[in-house]
Amino acid sequence: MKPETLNFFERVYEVAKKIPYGRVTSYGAIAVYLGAQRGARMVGYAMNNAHGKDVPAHRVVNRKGLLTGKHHFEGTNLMQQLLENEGVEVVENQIQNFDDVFWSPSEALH
DNA sequence: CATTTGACCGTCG
DNA sequence: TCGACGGCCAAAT
Repeated sequence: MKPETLNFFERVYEVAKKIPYGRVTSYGAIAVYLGAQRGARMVGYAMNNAHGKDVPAHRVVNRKGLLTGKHHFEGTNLMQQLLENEGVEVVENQIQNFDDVFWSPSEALH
């Protein structure tokens, strides 16, 4: 791994790790917190590298609350199972009561 | 060094 | 209200 990656990826990991239990956030929210409002895709890209780390990527979804990245997990419904295990209601890869379980890093971490 | 891709988001039709 | 297109930034090939 290149140490240069620590700049952007590390930031995403730090925020993702700070996501409270039973809460989820969106790529865009993290991107905004990092100052890259237009770089939401980079957050997702960073998550791809988050494999093997203690980053709860299953708590990170798109702004629609849709589990777009479930395909990147080991199983097909692993991501959904993890969320449901934390008390998050998920139906058809869609998080229910998304605004209720939504966790904004900008508000929580300022 | 240039091109493609990517776990997205916002706007326009 | 829903579907399609472009934009943005960075890493990989």
